[in-house]
Amino acid sequence: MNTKTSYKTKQKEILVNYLVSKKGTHFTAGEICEYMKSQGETIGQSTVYRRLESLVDEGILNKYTVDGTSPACFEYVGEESHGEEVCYHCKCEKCGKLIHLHCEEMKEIQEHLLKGHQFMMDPKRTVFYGLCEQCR
Amino acid sequence: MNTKTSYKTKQKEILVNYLVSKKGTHFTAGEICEYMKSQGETIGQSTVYRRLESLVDEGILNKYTVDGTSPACFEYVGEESHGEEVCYHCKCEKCGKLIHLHCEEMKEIQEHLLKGHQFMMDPKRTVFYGLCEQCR
DNA sequence: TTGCGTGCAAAGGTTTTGCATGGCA
DNA sequence: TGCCATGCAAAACCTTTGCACGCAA
Repeated sequence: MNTKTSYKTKQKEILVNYLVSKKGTHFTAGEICEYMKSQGETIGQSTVYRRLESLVDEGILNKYTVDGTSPACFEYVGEESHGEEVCYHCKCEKCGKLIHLHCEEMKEIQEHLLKGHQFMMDPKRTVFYGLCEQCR
Repeated sequence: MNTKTSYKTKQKEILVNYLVSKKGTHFTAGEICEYMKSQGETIGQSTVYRRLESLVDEGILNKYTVDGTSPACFEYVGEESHGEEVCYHCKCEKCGKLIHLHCEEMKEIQEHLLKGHQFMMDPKRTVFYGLCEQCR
């Protein structure tokens, strides 16, 4: 639906390479900027934000609003994870740990929200807040 | 556990009165400040934030991080609502609407998270992101 | 009188934006 | 050459903080 013309630039490449290397973990925009600077890479802050945003739109990246005041959290998921391998996130409010969940049962809640409340929940965007095992 | 000595002030009264009048809906700190100003009430911005924070701590108010960039959302629940009357929230990513949900079935997901994943989800803090009926 | 509460203004931190320049196709 | 992408700096925004004064108990 969106036949965007886009150029291949050095900055995009650098960024995506980094993101891929961090697959399975999460990171903030600030961390990326810091890392880039430490590596002597030339990629400006606004470019990082702009690229991140479009990658989120493309579904290659997930963005989590972990907290109102702290920076947004991103996670590389790649293009292949379409539909299958849904991933949920739980954030411990005490220790700050972000837990990844791969769970079939969670899909039920999605269905219930859809059928019972006409709301299509997006697991990529939703974070469950609460307390982890250690912090309870 | 916290025998705080606290004074009763005019500002607290004004604020709580307003919050009570908004019971059942949600509001941001900014909206409160704006309303107060329009009413000619004397209550400073920092006071609003500070009172809001302590009310959240007391459990009288719920705070939702609806989005990373937009302001935090508050909801008056009062002291009596302990345990019963759990309330869930869905945020439409397209139109921005925040939907309140009072649903028993949603508790199941909480139980599953607790028993299956040792994670105690807090519905007061969790917001489900997705698309509402109109925006789908 | 004691010390919590308040207000103002400034700082803090993240994210967005305007505008001129750079570089892909 | 046309147009998207980038960088810099500044702006925008929400929220927090420092400090002196006010006011409840």
